[in-house]
Amino acid sequence: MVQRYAPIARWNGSGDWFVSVPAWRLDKIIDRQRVEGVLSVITDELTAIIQTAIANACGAGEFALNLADLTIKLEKPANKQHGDFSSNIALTLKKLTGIADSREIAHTIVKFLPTNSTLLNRAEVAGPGFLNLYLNPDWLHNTLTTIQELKAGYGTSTGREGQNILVEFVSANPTGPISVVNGRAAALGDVLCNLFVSQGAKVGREFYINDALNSLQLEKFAFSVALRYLQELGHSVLVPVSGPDDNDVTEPGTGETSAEPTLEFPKDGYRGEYVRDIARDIVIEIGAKYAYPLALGAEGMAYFRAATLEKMVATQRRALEAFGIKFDTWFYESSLYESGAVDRAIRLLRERNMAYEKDGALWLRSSEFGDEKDRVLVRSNEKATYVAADAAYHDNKLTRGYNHLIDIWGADHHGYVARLKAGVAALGHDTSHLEIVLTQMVSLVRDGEAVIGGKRKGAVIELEQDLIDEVGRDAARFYFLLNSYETPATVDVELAKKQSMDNPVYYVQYAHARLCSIMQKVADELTVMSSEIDLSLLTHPAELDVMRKLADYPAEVTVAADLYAPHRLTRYAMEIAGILNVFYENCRVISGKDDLVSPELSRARLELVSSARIVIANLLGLLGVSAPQKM
RNA sequence: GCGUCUGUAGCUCAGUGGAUAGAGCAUCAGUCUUCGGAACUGAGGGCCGGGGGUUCGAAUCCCUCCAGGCGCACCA
Repeated sequence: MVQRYAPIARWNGSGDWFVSVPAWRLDKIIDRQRVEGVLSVITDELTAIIQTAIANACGAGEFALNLADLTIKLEKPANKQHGDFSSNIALTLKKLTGIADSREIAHTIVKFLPTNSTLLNRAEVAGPGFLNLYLNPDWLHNTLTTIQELKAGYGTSTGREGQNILVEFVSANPTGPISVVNGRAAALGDVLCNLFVSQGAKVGREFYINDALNSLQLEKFAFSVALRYLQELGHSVLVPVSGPDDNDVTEPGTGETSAEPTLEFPKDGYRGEYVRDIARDIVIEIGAKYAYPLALGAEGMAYFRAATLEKMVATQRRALEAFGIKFDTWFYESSLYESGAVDRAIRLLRERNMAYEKDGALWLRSSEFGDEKDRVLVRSNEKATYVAADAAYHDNKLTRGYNHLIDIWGADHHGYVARLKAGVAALGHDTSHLEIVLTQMVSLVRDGEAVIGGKRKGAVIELEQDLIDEVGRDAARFYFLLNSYETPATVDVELAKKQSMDNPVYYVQYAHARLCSIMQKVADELTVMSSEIDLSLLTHPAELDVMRKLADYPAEVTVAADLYAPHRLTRYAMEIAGILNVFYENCRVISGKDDLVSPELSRARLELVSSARIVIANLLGLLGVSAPQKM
């Protein structure tokens, strides 16, 4: 069985449920015509024109083929000298018609193309038999009219109406702050949600908090905080130091009293500076209420456990909000235990004969659902594993009315995909609407050296403090959205800070601000400008380039949503900004004292400026990046 | 070892089987400044990791090898 979690482009066509591309998404890919905006109308019409020409050629006896087999694909040539659109239809007809020379086929099709089309200006045969189609330029002018009509709606679609998607992302353990490493999934998840909404879907953003009582990590974390708390109260702490000699170091207490005895910090304790911050917070709140040894007793630990969790989650939430992300739900794993959902799921799995006892544990028959082997649901110490909790969790998601679930995980969780799906399937759910998106790893580098260790050793590079506070939200988001999530990334925060002014986000924002500036000037000053708009005056190559790019926008958004590829939008953003700068250099909008521009042309260009501004604003909106009027 | 992802310009990376493989940064050379110079123009730089195969056509699909990341628990 082939297991693939790669995106749509890699779909292998086998149709089994390990393929992470559900059927409805595939439909979207094939059915590009549903993209709203001018472009879809154009491609529909061009396709029809070619289809008719081929049908007529058949009627005239030129070709003998079954028209039902015909699929006409249009593409936008990379080189604009190859026309506004091109088709490879003649090349694909080689076999079907039995005609060896595809140029000959292409010429025949051209012969049967209508000569009276208001859309199609001319067609040429090029290369090995490409059909290059050149359109009358007014289709581009219609693009501006459409943008002015739709405004913020330009680039939206109804293609995903009826979909109710839950996207769970980041879900960092509550034992540390949101790290720069989480930034990629955070930006990806947030923008994907924006994209789905733009396509008509309903979307929920969810953060899952791993706070289960039977997990040891929270105990250790709370214990670490308790020790730091006692240190604040005056106790010395013996802290392990990883180094060549591996000696422990005694850190003196920081409080007024120098109390005994010296406390021992566990080797696998959490040593980050943020742990002290939490401890100091707690000292401020409760003072010495849990002085030694109360802090380490049952009641004290229960307090520290709850207080640390609350503070850590609040810190995470604040960091994500600083990044521009607001989650609809913060889902506590513990709630699944409290509500009995985990027990219920385990009982159900037993009843359905999806689980069996062995070696004192309860096992899930996950191998029957494509997993490599069976997995433990309930350990021999009677505690449930996360497999049980996750199955119950995803069952819960489905009961909340979502018809599509997306989990964004790091690639290091790759091995868990099969067992989660097995768990959900064993509960009787159709897993074709459960999709796991795996982002490739983000590794951290500081001044060229790899940062290793992570939370336990305290080497966390924080998303908020170390990146957002330094370079700003816009640059930070754009940075993470520049590349595909499938590419492993290296983040050097020091380098990112040094180069922050080179961030392409400023290039895009600058283009937007410039357009605003022109519009503002027109509004402020008495400029000579026609009241009538004649868009056909826009014929300069730079103007045509801008309009072509604007026409692409709705399809670009849909593709970005379908392929889960926000980086297409950042790339598009840089391209449109570049094209606009060329326009700006070459085409003066406001007529100056020298009368370089006629009032009519001036008015038409203003329409172009206004439309481009709308598209950039819509685009930056999807990316969660601000579109400033001034910089 | 098994699984999976990645390998494209000096660096970071785009590239939905199509035409001469692109962008940003960096480097070098220009523009000279009437609507915002955070700009524009140009140049250099590539056996698309190697080798087979499928196809009219392959960076893209298949096989294989090489290199790197990640995973392979009664941890989450």
